[in-house]
Amino acid sequence: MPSPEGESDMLPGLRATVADSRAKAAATRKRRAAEVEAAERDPVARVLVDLPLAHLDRPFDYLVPAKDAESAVPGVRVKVRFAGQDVDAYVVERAAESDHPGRLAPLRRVVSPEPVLAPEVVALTGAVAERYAGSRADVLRLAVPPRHATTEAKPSAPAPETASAATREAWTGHEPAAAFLAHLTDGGSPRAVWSAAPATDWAAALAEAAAATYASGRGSLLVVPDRRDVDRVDAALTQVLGEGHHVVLTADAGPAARYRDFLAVSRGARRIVLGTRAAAFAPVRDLGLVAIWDDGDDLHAEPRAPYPHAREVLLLRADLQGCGVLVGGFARTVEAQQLLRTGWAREITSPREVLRARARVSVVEAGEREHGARVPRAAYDVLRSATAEGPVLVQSPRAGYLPSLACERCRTPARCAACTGPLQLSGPTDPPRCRWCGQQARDWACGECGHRGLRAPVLGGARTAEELGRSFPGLPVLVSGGDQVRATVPDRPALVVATPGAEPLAAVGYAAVVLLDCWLPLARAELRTDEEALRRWANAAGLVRPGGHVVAVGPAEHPALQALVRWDPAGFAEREAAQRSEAHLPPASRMATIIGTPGAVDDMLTLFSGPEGTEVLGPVPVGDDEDEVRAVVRVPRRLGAALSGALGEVQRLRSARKLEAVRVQVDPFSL
DNA sequence: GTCATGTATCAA
DNA sequence: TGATACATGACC
Repeated sequence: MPSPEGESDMLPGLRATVADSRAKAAATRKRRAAEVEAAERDPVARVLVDLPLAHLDRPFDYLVPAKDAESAVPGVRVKVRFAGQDVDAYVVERAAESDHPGRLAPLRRVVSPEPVLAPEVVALTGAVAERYAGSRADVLRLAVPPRHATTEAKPSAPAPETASAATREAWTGHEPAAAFLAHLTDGGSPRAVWSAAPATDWAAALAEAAAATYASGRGSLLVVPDRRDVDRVDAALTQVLGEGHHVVLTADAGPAARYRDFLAVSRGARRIVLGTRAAAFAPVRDLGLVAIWDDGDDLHAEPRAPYPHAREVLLLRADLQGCGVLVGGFARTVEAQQLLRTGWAREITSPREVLRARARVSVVEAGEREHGARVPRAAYDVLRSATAEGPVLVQSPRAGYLPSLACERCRTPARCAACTGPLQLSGPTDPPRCRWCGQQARDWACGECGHRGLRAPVLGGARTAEELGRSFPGLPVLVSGGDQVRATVPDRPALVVATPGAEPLAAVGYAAVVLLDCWLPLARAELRTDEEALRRWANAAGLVRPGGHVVAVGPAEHPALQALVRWDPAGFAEREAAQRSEAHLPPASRMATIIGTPGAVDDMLTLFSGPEGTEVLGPVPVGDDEDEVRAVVRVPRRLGAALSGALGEVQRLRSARKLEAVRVQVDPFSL
């Protein structure tokens, strides 16, 4: 029991030792501080340290040495001594005084005078970290590319003085697109959710929106799912504005090129940025518009902690910076629909007559086929007549996309008699088993037609191409998918067989688009199954030329196919939104998953106190791994920020106590 | 993460 | 009692 007098009951020798070491430490600090002459003006630098610890996720104050007075400006990289080690940090602010009661350590070194962390990006990364219950250091690593010294030494070439006049041809048929663009040109910040009509050159439309914003003297940020889309919009921007006004930011560029292009943006030499998800953090000067294309594509979800989604990053940014917003796609996500439901954004869409003129969409039941062929009669007829006019796109779901079985005759997915789970083959000789309950299905009979034969339903693109090639002798068959993705196909009669997402672009659009095996993507038992299926079909159908045919082969009465036939992504999203709302699923609710060892997750849940009304589901084991469990926490949407806050709080607490880490994922893309 | 400090535990 | 392990909290 320590006495109230503190050290008084220590041995005299020990007391001396303690006093001695304290004096020494103080002397060392004094000597260090004395060595450094502080900057005269604003001698305090507020810095963010690059440490992975959640509880250190706040600014720390350091003394600016006089020699760094001019270079240690907000945004520059510095080295600081932190708890005995040299760590990387960013200066975020200079100040005259510090709130820190102790003595300030000096900055060790200004790594470079280049300010790479703009104030608005400081704010954005903070908001993203908060929203995703992650650490700002993690977000900063996504936002600022690694330094490349040689590149930094070179100046960024300025953009040409003048740009070509903005056009708005690609927006024809969309309402109220003209008003939206005019508003951007006038310096306004309109927010829109845009459903593109089939045969729309969406890449050109994005470029025109950027050009309209540019005309007001402001910059734009365009985020697309992948490299192919980047190339498309890249070409469109050059077409609309000419060379040298925009820059492309993608992860696949090398370190030097990536840093060079980043600097061109951060220095203000380029104010139009196009890129994939990480570009959402780009420090565009005078940001007037953020745009995202096909926000339902899972490539927009960052796979690294804290797993931010590009759409959410852009929306947070729009809130912080008050810029315009464009969320576009052929399909529409429930999240985008939510922006309309709440009145936050306006809708841009096409009148019925435009849609009718753009594409004739029909659906054919898979049963209406001949000789067990994969393509029913009606679809063949469309193929035959369209191939006389130009290329025809055939979308064929990827082999291995779903390892489940279907009825050999009518192709209804085979379901377990006990629990209605999907049946799958586990080995070449074993009887099929249920994927959910594991029960063997020896005497299976189709619930629809009574047939007893089963088949592995998926033909790869290659098999489809082979089958179709035989039916259309003499016609070139081009295949795109897997690691052989074609960007474009020439405007000549041909069959173009592609897996979803790998559809090439045809110069003037496809004469027809045929979607095979549409029941297949609908047979998955996941959160966004229908939405994802419709998105993939719509993206293929969108490639049709004006007036072309779209034929889907599948269950005609299914709501997703109905939405395709009526080209009604809005109605579909609205219906999905209502269903999700009923089932308390996002975006009606804010959800988060907590994954880790059973002990760590239990512990996390004990420490966690969410807002009033928080539901905790699980934890349940994840996959086959017995060492990992997952818990789901859920609150009504309006409490989303509180949930994120509470999760972040526990993460900080656990990090400070050095407890075993758990993975927290807010709004996970899939469950 | 490192470092310093405080508290618990145990053999001698 | 002293040596040691372990927990806790600060870190500018």
